[in-house]
Amino acid sequence: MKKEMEKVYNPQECEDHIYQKWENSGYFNPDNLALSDDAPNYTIILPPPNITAKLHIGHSAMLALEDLMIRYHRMNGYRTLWLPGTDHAAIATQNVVEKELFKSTGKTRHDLGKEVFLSKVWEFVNKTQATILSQTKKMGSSLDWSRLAFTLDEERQQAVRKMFIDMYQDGVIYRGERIVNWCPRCHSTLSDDEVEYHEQEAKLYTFKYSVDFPFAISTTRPETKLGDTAVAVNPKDERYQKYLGKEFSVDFCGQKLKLKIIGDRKVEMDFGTGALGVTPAHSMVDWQMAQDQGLETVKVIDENGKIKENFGEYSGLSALEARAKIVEKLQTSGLMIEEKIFSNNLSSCYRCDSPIEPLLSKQWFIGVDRPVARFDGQTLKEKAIAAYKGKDIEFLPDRFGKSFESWMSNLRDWCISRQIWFGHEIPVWYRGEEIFVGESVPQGDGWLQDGDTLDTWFSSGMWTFSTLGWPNNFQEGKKIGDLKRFHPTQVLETGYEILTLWVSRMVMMSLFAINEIPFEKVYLHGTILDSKGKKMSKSKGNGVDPIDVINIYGADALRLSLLTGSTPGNDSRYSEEKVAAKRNFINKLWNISRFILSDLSEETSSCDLDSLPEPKTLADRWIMAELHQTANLVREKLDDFNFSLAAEELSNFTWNKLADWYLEIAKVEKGKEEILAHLLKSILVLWHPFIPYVTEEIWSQFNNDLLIVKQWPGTFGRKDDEAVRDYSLIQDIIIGVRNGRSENRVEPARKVKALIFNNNHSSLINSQLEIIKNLKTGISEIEVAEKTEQPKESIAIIVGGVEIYLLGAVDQEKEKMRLHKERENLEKMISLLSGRLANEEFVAKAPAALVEKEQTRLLAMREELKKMLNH
RNA sequence: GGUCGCUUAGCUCAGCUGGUUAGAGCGCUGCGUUCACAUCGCAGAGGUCGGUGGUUCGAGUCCACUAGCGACCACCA
Repeated sequence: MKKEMEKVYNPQECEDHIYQKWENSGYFNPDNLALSDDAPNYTIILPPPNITAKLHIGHSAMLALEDLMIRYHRMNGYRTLWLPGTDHAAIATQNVVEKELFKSTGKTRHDLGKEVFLSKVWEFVNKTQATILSQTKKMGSSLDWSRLAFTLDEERQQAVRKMFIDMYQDGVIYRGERIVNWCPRCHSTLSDDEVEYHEQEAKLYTFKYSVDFPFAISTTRPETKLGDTAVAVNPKDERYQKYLGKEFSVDFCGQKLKLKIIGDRKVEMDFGTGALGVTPAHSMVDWQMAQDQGLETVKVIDENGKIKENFGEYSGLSALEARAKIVEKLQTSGLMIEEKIFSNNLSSCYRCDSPIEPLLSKQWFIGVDRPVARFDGQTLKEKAIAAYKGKDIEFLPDRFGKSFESWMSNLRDWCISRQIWFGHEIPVWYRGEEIFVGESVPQGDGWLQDGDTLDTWFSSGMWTFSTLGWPNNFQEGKKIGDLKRFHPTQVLETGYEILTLWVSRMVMMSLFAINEIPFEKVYLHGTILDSKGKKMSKSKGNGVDPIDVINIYGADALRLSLLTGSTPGNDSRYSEEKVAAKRNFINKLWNISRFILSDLSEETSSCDLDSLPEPKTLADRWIMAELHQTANLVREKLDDFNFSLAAEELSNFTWNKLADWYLEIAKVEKGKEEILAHLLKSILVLWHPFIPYVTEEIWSQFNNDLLIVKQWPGTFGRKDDEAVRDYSLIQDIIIGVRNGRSENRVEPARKVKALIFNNNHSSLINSQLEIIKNLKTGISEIEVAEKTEQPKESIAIIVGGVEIYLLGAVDQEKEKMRLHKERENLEKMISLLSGRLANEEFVAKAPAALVEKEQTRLLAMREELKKMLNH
């Protein structure tokens, strides 16, 4: 059948309808795969993108990687599930909507009220979610859309409530007054890792509290000194040892303070005066000291960043105003000793960049150091660390295991309540002093639900099992349904920057909920940087929209460019040139197929991949051996998560061996239809996980079934070491033939000699000789021989019904040059090898196999050199 | 301050547990190409693997020190 294919592959025309075809087939859903019950599972849960913005090129890399793993396993008989979803990203989303609202109407969320504001947020969520899903599909992602989840949908809300209640009942979740990171702008607490630090200039004030206080202290925030209850010095500091344990009552700018002198090793002697005022309510470190020493805590600043009641003239002022006033007083009363500028790390909100106010506040916490009954008294922290140490989680690259462990062991109690509107409601109700924790509002009047929401990571931490039907699929301590079939998942693939933020939390949450580590392997990809090696960001404007790239080069080209040249855990640069290069490759693959399909018969094209065609000539044996070798390498590399190398091997075969040599041979040597069909099918199957669209499109040219579920055969090609070694001979002949078609400008090492068998067709032979001459085939010598076997080192072409065998023939000049160069190389190697083998220590200590190998190599080289010299 | 990573061809990067003559893509140079593909082909130039020292029969690979760049975590009042 003659196939009509376009000269150039056009992804824009194919991709959407192919995706449709896949979706309609139902094969994204593992329930629709034809599998026996004992088929192994392969599950990846997609890290849910934030619905705050559309996808960027980093997401594309993630999708390409995961789809590669998923498709590879689906084509290898696994019950393969890739489950999609999006993340509500509580604070981030609320902020985006707030900003937009303010920009367009000048209103704040408080102007609208909770209900109206939340409806605006949901409007936004629905819009961006649609964008994200369509972008995800554009990448060719074979996600099971029937299981689509959202971290804040009804099912996930149910799961979150259940989790909260369980953890509360087990004493893991508690409510407590602790110092928290407070953003006065967002009006919310932030977890430790939502705080960012920016270096900036700050003023360090050195002063005495009062005239009768014996020494000076230093601070950048004089206004918080209103809440000081102690002064800390290093216990080793001789200057202050005599004061340790003493108490002073001072009048600090009009406020009475009681100060105890305490010793703490964290105080650095050479910073400032070596003494610091302890403000337990407004500094993390100070709070810790106060806990250790049993100090009183005095709150100075409120949730709006203003000075609280009972601070006289300061009350009601903002922190900055109060600071100015205190500084002025210190100056005029002569207590100020020094004001100097120094560089300081200011903590700020990662969303709105406002300075963080550490505050004492009543919040909900997950106690990571509390003994958990269901863990036989182990704490969450200990349990998670034990899982890592017991090698139940493997990290790739493994160095990230160390980060995980050290982060885990330094983890402090996790504050999970947030004072924002958009997010999971806390399933707690209050009535006066009464507290009720449960699924829904309790009986009776006057109950008020906690107005806070949960940290977004609380629900993302549950992602692997909440998406698989927990808690409904967890009955009496046993998994059922999807949870049983697909949990734990095989791979978690995500960026390393999110390792602590997300991965560690998933481990803790999953251990608590179902006593299972949520994934066997954590594959961490690097960050995609711009072409100059800088992080892509909205503010820098150096981001790349994957859709723009896809529209020009196609999704396959983008995928392949992201999959190659990158290694796990390492950042890589994005460049359009690379995508273009991959587009060229895809077009090459298209044209390889076009060439092969152009004269393939119906029955040949339908032959089965499992039955290998019989090679007839040298070239056939060679290409089948190369295919065998390549396919094995590809499998090995893919199983090893070595995706880039797998693609490299495969393109080397496809382009440099199949296209450049074997297809050239096929132009002159006929009768290769069966092998060509087999080769084409093989590379389509092998390439499919990398570049699904183009392979599926080509496949559809000669098959009715879908490539997406085509099972990989046990073996591709056939093993034949001899044939692989004869590669250079084929090259020589082909260069000769190919150049013969032009004015012969690139010369092969050998010229080509034609051999015609005199098989009682002498009349034909004469015309045949004419034809060859007219063809200008670069054939330098023609010989007519009696009929015998086809020479082993030949390629057969058929002209005018008579077979002509092409052999490499020697061109004196060229051959001399080549031999000379080759001899030099050989001599160099021989001297190197014999030197090495003469070394007794090498022979004694190197592995025997290596020594033997080198010896045989040396012998072979000497033999070759001898032959060469004889000529 | 702590932890970790990177430094290999003009550019972007591979190089697995130390073992043939260190690789690829792009770029560059020369030659070629109506007959699958100019989104093409062939050939070639180009590297003392950041530096110093060590371990070893053998080091791009392991160790120590050192220089430059980068990331993450913590954080000083």
